[in-house]
Order: sequence, then C-alpha cells, then structure tokens
Amino acid sequence: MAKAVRADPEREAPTPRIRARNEEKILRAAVGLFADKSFHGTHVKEIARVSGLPKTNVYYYFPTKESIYTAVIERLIEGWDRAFEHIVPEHEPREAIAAYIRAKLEYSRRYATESRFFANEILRGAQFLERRQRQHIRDVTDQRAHVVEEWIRRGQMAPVDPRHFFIMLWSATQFYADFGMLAADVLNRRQLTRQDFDAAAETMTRVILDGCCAPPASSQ
Amino acid sequence: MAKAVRADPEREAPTPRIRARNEEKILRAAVGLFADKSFHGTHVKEIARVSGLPKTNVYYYFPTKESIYTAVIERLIEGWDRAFEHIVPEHEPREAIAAYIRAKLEYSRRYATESRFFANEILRGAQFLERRQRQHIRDVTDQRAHVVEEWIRRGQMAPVDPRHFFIMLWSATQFYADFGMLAADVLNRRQLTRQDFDAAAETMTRVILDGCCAPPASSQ
DNA sequence: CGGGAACCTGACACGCGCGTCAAGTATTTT
DNA sequence: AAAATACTTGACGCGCGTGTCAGGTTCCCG
Repeated sequence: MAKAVRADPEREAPTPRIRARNEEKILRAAVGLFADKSFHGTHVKEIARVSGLPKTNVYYYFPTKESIYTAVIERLIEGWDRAFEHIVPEHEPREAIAAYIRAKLEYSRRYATESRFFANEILRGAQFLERRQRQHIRDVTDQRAHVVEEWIRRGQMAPVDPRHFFIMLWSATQFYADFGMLAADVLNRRQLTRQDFDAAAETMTRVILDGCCAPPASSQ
Repeated sequence: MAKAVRADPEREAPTPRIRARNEEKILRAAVGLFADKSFHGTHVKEIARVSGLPKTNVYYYFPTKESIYTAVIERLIEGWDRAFEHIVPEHEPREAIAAYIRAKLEYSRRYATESRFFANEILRGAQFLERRQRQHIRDVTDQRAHVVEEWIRRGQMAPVDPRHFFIMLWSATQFYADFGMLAADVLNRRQLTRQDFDAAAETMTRVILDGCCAPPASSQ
C-alpha cells in the first residue's frame, strides 16, 4: 500500500528521460501537422509516423488527440509575449518599437510553423484556448498599452489608440509567417528569403515610426 | 442518341432556377462551416442540415465535398480585388489609401466569414487554389504596385516598397475579420462593435498616412 | 394530359480514424 | 537477481463520414 504512493497520479512525477524525449518527439511532429492540416485533418497515425513512434506508443503518453493539441498550445502560450519585452517606458519609443518589429519578424521567420499553428487556433475562435490563457494575453497587452499611453503623455508619441496600434504591429509581423505563401506569391518568389524579411522590417519600421513617433533629431 | 445531346455535360446549361437556388443555399452554408471548422472538420451532413436540404440532395448538385470547397473559393476570388479599385494614379495617395482602408475594413466587418474562409485556405498553403487564381492575385497586386511607384516618382509619397506596403494594409485590415476573437479579447469586448472598426480605421489611417505620405496642407 | 427530364430522398455499402487491450520487452529499485 | 515499474507493440472493435443507388415526386413542354 505504502509503495503504491510512488505511482500516485496526483504526485508530479519528475518526468523520466525516456518520457521527456518521446513527448518532445510527439509534440514536435504534432505542431507541424496541426499547422498544415488543422485539428481534424491531422491523424494520430501520421503524428506517430512523423515522430518515428508506433501509434500505440503515442497513446501511451497522451490519452487523446485533443490532449496532444492542448499540450502544444500550452507550450506556445509561454513564449507569446517574449517580443513585448522591448516595450518598456525606459526606452525611447522609436528604439523600442523598431526592436519589437525586428524581434517579431525574426520569430515569424524562425518559428513559422508555430505561428501558423497559433493563427489557426485563433481563426477557429480559439476553441481550445483556456480562460486563463486568454486572460494572460489580455493582461500582457494591457500592461504594454500603459507603456504606450505613458509615451503619449510625455509627448514622445502621437496620440493613437495603443491597442489598435499593437494590432497593427502584430498583424503585419504575423503575416509573413501565417500567409507566407501569399507574400511569396506577391513578391514573385518561390519562398521568402531572409532579404524579404529585412525589406519587410525596413518598410514597416519606416512607415510606422514616421507615422506615430516624433523623429529623433532632424525632421524632413 | 440525338436526344441525349440535350443532357450533354459540355453544353453550358442556363442553370435552372431550382438548381441556382439550391446551389446558393449549399454554398452559403458551406462557407460558414468551412470557416469555422476547416475542410476536414466540416461534414457534408452538416452542410445539408444548415442549408436545409437532405444530404443526398447535396450530392445531387456537387459530386464531392471538395467540389463544394472549390466552388466557394471560385466565388470568393472574384471579389478579392474589389477594394483595390481606389488605388488609381489619378487620385491623391492620401485619399486613395484612406478609402482603401475604409473599404477593406468594411468588408472585414460585413463578410467576416468569407474572410476567415479565405485566410484558412492561405494558411494551409493554398492547396486548393488553382494556378490561374494565384496568378490573378499576383497580377492585380503588380498592377497596383505600379500606381504606388508612380506616386513615389511624383514625390507624393515616401519611397517605400509597394508590395510590403500593401501587405501592411492587407494584414491590418484582415486582422479584424480573421482574428476578431483575439481583437475583441484585447479590447475587452465580447464582440467587436462598429465603433471598434471605426477606431481601427482611425488609428490605421493616421499612422500609415502620416508615415508615408506628405501631409496635404499643414504639418504638425 | 402525357411523357421525359430535372429534382428529391431513405437506406445502404465501405473505408478509415480514434482509441483499447493484452502480451510482451527494457529499466530501475531493493 | 528478482520484483516492480516503465515502456513498447501488433492486433483488434466500433462509430461515423463519404459517397452510391434505386425508386420515388415534381416540374416543364408540347
């Protein structure tokens, strides 16, 4: 009886090596498949094939397909606000916003799959996002909106609605990951190159900074 | 034999009333379901239920689920470039771009479902979009990019990359339709209101116009 | 009003995707 | 080394989703 405590499901197991390694394999395979074909278009059989494990083994670690999906969400939501770190009142708005755009675009370039997975989920009305996760997004945005308001109060920035302003930044940077295929088409490429991302950052930074922040030194 | 000619599938039938009406019902139901649950998540049974027709009747008009999906695409691609109509060299850039933003946002508000369907398709890599449809998008964008270049040449606009510039416009306006749920969350609403769309237009117009076009008369 | 075409429908076939089970093999613990 | 625990696996069951079919009814035209 006392021994059974060790297998107590309530107890947070220290996640043995094999388990950690296999769960990693499964989630890595899953995020790509879900991004490409959405929840219903992805079959557990394929997740198994891509991750190199037999299907039954996948079910050993995750009870249902849905649990794999939500596990992917859980790990992505953590990194959601990484790029916001630049938005702090101590910085000049021009510097901070330019850094934000660079960081977000770089994320779109490197983690396009994860971006697409997330976009997919939101597009469907965020049916699998939990309350606390949505709350987290709202809290983080609120917090950074106050920074923008502070900038405006100090006259460092034109009086724009901070939330709609963030949406502009978010949508433009996100676009290159989520709709990369369309962007490539429009730019007449087979695939987006690093140069395309640089050009995007250049254009975006120029338009947005000149559009809302007083120039740093000399005006035109 | 000769009589069979009347049913010749090559012949473009004038689409009798009943057929027209029922196909309309089916496509209208389909676009919403596909937008909400993607291709694989949508079942023909549901399309039938929502459109008020028995499932077998749906199959009378469309041979496969995929054919319904592509029919929806076909009808949406036609309206894709409607908003671009404002981008002509005869107009002032400020006026033209402001009108484009208003038109696109209004479209996002009224036809959010169609927007989401389309976004979904692009997100998946546009697997069902045909060559000519992708070509169409490229042609239209090219054409309007020339207009922007002309504006720049005349000194009416700052020298920005026209295609990345369009992507900024497109992504920001699109966002409110595709990720409406997220926008609502961030703005602390249950659903986006007309006022929210107005505020979005206001912010967007201000930032983008001041960011790339010489002010019309008096500067700040 | 008669005949043919267009339209409508319930019942069914068939495949496949999710999830289970029982019987293994590795790995760790004592 | 033996016992317990963690992991692995092939073979299934079951529900359901796509698409078919045969036999209806309604519409249209002469």
